[in-house]
Amino acid sequence: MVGMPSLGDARIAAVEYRALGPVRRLVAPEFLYELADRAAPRLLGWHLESRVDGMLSKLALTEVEAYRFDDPASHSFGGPRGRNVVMFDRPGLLYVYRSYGLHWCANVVCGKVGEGSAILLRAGTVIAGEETMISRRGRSANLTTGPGNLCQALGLTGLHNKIDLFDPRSPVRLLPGKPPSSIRITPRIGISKAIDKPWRFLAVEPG
DNA sequence: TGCTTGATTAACT
DNA sequence: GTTAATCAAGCAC
Repeated sequence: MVGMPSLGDARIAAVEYRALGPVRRLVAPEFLYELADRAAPRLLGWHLESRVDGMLSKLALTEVEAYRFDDPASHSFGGPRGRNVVMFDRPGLLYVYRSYGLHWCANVVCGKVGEGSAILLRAGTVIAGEETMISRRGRSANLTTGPGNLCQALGLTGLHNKIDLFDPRSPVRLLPGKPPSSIRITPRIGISKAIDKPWRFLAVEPG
């Protein structure tokens, strides 16, 4: 336990508005308009729901990492180009990229438009669709721990890059959940630059 | 066009 | 602990 940021209340800040058409949609909660290191701990406990391939699978986020535009470890460092352009788009979009040529990794874009900030989703606890996840993973161990495993369990691939996680019509959505009792903060995993930044956040439950 | 690196994982010893 | 799997992005030439 390194520390525990003040999370404030658990108010769900999703703001509803009417689009020009008949479809009502949600925009990202207010905290996602902050830079990743501030927004990331607030994302713990939120539910990530996938209806990819018509099968429901859902988890509660328990581990995330923050990546910022001014952070040499971030894909957005150096400005928008190539695969990272979605990081500079509006908060609440999903950024999915291929890691090590093998795995898919999912991020939630945060910060203001053009800021290039995102939150890497590293782990969660299963809420629904465990059988679906086991089927996709081909095993029951480490179902949703590790960013690659998490994506595989939910069926997320590059096809889902730039999906709006707050559009009710999206196959992948973020839904409010229960904030953790406390949060453990550590340096990030698997990076070689800016390794001192304490931008990895883990949900800690008593017991 | 070709080489190097990498926000990883799992199966090894 | 060590290593293989495997490929897109980024960069040098």
